[in-house]
Amino acid sequence: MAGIDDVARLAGVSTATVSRALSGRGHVSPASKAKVEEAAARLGYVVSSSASSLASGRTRNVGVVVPFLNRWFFSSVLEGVQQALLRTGYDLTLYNLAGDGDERATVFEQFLLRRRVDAVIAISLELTEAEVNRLHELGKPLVGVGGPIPGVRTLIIDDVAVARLATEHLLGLGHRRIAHIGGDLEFDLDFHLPTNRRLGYEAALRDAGIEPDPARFAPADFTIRGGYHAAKQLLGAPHDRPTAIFAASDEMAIGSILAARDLGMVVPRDVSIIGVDDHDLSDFFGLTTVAQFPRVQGEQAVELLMDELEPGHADAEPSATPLPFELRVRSSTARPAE
Amino acid sequence: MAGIDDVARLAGVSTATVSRALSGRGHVSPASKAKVEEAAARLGYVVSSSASSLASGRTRNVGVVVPFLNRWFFSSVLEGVQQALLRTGYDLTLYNLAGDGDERATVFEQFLLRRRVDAVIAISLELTEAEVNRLHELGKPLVGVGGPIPGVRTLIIDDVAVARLATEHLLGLGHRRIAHIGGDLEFDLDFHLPTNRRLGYEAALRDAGIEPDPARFAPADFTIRGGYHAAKQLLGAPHDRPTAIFAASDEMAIGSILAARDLGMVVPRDVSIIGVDDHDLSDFFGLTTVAQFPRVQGEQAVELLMDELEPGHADAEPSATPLPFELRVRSSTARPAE
DNA sequence: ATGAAAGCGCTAACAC
DNA sequence: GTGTTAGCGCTTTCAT
Repeated sequence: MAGIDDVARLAGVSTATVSRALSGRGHVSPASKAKVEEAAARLGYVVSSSASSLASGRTRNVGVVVPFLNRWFFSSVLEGVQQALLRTGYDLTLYNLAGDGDERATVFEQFLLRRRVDAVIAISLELTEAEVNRLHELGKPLVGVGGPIPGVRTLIIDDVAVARLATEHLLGLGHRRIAHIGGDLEFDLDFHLPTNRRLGYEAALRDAGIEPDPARFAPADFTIRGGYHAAKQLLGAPHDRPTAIFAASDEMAIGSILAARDLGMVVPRDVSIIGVDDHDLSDFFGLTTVAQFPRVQGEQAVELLMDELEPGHADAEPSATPLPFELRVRSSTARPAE
Repeated sequence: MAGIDDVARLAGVSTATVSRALSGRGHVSPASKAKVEEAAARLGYVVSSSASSLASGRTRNVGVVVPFLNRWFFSSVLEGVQQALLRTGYDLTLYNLAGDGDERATVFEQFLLRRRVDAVIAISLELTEAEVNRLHELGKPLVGVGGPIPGVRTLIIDDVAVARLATEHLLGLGHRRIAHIGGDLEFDLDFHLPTNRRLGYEAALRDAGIEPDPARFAPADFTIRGGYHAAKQLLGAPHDRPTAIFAASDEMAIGSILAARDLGMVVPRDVSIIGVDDHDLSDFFGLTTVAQFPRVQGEQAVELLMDELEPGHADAEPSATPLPFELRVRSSTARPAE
């Protein structure tokens, strides 16, 4: 295993020059730079990350904390993060907080603090002030995606606006009896997102002169199955059955489509359905949705981080960068039947 | 930021004792161990992983290489790996080989070799001999899950037997015209798994005295949409329409169920459908399937690794540990109609 | 632009 | 069982 001295010897320069040439920090003449690079290639030299980290205090590694791995949204964000990081030459250490609270404490107290990472990206996670502070004390930049984290740079989607857009699409088509499938309480605890979507939905309704009816709301757990059961409930109403459903996620919307079919209804003739996400499956189901772009969100989080990590260090103020979203009309929504 | 000396001073012992007490390597009297632990806790001391790695040569970090992140199977294995690793006190550095070949080369030449990881877990990836050798030279243990990697400890599922079991379930119910949806060529290149499943399907058929009919095979890409289109093809046959479909994955099987419905068929009355995986959604769709247990597979991979990483180091020989699978009969299969 | 050398914060012989 | 100490392989002043 070739070391930096081997490279230095072969290139006929000092180890300091090798270090500078390879890391890009400090000035090196083009000539020696070339020599060093050739020598390194010849020897198959790669820096030892531990030695480099120990000496420099930088690890070129970022910790990514996610609440779930096997949900479309999270794995997509993760994919974006991973790719952006790889391009930047950073490694990604993954922490899945799926388990109990114990696990969470371990991750924070033992893992993140081992000085193994330069920074942390938290995906759809609401960190406690204590957790944020701990990271701050250590001088580790933190950026959040999705979850609102006080005092931290965050990428957030305007869930109220998203919900409003979806609801207005339905209103625009002429629907008046619009039901909503949102998150259940448990979900809301961590993400607040369902509440915001419900708020947007209600606001749009009121603006159209419609008073939201609690009977037209059903909670679910963001899965297809959950959406299915919620939709059956909603669509089974004997009087004034809703002519449209706005589900707070595409998976729940897909569940709703299946529920409608099982009830013998035809979408969108008998009921219009709209979701949020633009999930992999949405196109297949012809689902109209408000698309968000999780991969891009992951990439943006990395960019934000690099601003803080790399030289210029604008001492990034806490801020909330809004994320784009977009209505994608497919075949699950239409004017209500007369 | 407290260092090991601070702890040593506070505990009234040497740094060596602190190191021993905290790492569990070497003997320390219970008394000093207690003192050290208390001091460490008081100071909020956590070892610097880079210093520790540099001095010891161990990183307590394993690299995990996956081809996809947003597919149920992979994210489930990953979840198992992550959890097992966390319990063992190891970190997990994630490499997603989603992109082009370039990315793959970078990961191998730059990242894995930076001596950042003690070992590598490859999920459903067929590594080249060169890649395996590179890792071997560096003395990094490697275990594979799913993909057959020559000369490496691997956890593999007996795909031939899985397919045979699924097909025999159908045969046992009395089906004779059984179609198969398998992987397309592109998929096969990397995983070989579709071929094996097709082999098992054909073997079961032959054992029952039925000659496999190429017209009853349709390739797809392991997605719901792919399964949907393949099933439509199969079920649209004007003569001798199959009475059952064995799909090589649950997602394709679910696509088949949807296709059957769209053709006005009732499952299982008009056609029986069986898959492989026991995907999250399978229970919801009442899909009969041959379950495999990806989370457990991930955990097992970690166990295998620890055998090599921890003291006893039995110099683990290449071997292929078989993975369990199990028939789960639900409501998508039944006797064929007369 | 380059080199010499002093660490970075631990671990592991080795000596007691 | 515990302390002393020499590195681990780099990066980064500080000179030049």
